[in-house]
Amino acid sequence: MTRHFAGTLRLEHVGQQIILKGWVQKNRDFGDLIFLDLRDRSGICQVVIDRGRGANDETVNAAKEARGEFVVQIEGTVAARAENVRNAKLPTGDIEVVATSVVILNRADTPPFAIEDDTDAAEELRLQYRYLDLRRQPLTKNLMLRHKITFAIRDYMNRNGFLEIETPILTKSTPEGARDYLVPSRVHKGNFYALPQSPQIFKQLCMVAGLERYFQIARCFRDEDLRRDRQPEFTQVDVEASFIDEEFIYSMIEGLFAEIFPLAGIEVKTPFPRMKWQEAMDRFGIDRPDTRFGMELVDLTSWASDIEFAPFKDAIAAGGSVRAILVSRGASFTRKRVDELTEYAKKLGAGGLMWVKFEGSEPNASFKKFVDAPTLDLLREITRAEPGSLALIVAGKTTMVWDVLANLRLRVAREEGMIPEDRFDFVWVTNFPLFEWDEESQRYFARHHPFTSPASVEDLEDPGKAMARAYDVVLNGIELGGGSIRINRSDVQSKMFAALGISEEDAKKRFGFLLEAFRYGAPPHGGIALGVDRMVMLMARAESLRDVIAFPKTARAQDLMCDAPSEVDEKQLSDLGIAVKMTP
RNA sequence: GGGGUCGUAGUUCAGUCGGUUAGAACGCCGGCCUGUCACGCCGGAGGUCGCGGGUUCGAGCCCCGUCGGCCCCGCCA
Repeated sequence: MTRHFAGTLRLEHVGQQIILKGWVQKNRDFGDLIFLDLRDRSGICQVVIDRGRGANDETVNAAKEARGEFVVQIEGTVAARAENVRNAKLPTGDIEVVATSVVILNRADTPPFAIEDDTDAAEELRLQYRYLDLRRQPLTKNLMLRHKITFAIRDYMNRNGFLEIETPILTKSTPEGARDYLVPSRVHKGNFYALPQSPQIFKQLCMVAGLERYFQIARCFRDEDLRRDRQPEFTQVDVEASFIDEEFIYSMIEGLFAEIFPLAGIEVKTPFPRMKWQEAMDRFGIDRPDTRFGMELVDLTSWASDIEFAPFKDAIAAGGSVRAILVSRGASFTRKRVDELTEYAKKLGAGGLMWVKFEGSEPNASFKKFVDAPTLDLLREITRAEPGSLALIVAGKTTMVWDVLANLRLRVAREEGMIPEDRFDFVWVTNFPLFEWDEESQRYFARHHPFTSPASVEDLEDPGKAMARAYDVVLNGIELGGGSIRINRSDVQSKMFAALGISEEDAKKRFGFLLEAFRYGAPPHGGIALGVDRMVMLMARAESLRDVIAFPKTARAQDLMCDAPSEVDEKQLSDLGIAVKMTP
């Protein structure tokens, strides 16, 4: 007799003598006839314990005693169920196991919440008893899918000549970017390691080392506040290759996605469409466009330039723009609805939200006192507005206008049910600006990271116009990953640091070893990093990253199960030369 | 750091205008039951109303504070 998995039994197994091991999902006791639903990670199967069919006293008594979550071993024969007692709701519903023996391997307390597919237990409780939550099929399935994906990634990368190389977890703090998690050094008191935000520098050094093609399914750490799609530790497929260009990365990643998405029943069409950053911003107002639906942005700046209306005039005079989205059937939005959208726009930084309703013979506008009928007609032509549609217009600094309209577009589309849920639209976003101006600190930041190659070295002379050899892969408006062709010359890298306002001395202190490495024959190279958690979340159609991570953290970065972080012994602190200063 | 929301049996929730002994369903415990799969029937146990303080003759309910879950903003290349 061999052990089978409960959820895999089908009519083809009928007649086989088998062993099942697992947990009792449910006990339905009719006295001398007992049904046990037995669950293991594969699913559920009904077991019948019947005195008339070979169950002795011992077996019946064990079956009676076996309550929810008891661990049991069943021996029996797979039998077809009679037509009238088949259960169409279960994959195993055509058969059942007629038990000859039931042995209780371990007893269980009543769990704090029912182990059911559709649980309504509070997430706090589920996180505290995560090992019970993971017994639920939806979570088990997500983890199984995650395994299949990472397994397929390794297989694919291997077949394409990539070496999986581990890089340090205890590494060096790099002040750019996110807040680091720090680990105190006992040997060097007062000094700290940092957990990697990504293995960026190490993978580049692997290229200098001549390893040619590197990948790693790498854990990354960022000490920033959490969101539904952000955990403090997360996993990336980190990739780097030498003597390659953008096209190599595009086809590599397209090939990878074409293998892994079908694991979740999602077909992938390659090659992916490509969109320059400028086009993405102009059409969608965002560098990770959701291309599953229309309602694209329209530039109304030249139309608005003739209108004597302060919000438009001021925006244009200040070098900003006037842009809009056109909501079909939006003319019927109530006053309240438009007010809500206006409130939302203001919260995102807009001065206000102007609107034009195209209905009846004459369009109606929130600013109609400042505009005549022919001008509104012209707007109708420019936007190609159908009767019944609504233009939502934002004026001001262009970056704000993009941001507000991009968010409005998503919100309205979601509320109006315009987003086809079964579509998976991939797009490469390319030709990013190299730098981003930061108002607060009045300096340029590297948009991607400071190792990204400029489109040309001359670009560095004018940081405001410099373009990057960077690319993002976007799925349904979610950034799955991004990367770039890197700088491989120490002189260019030094110029890059200079453009970022990082002094030579500072650069040497932080990245001196990288600059030095580049002097010893660094090959041209580039790579990409993909967010594994987000990818699995999308493929599993899960709501939260927590649903695809075995032991996730709460919104306040705690592990409720093991109660981390926690205080440590005074001895541990003194070994590290650390005193904790509590702020009152 | 800020905003919103939730917190009452093991679980999910109800709880009126501040008023007697805080209820229901599921689960749990005991009993009966040979075709159930949300089994059914009979009986039973089970409460620090998140925590602390205040107002009041009286607080699950009102006020202040605090802790925790979730969502959002800031933050996160």
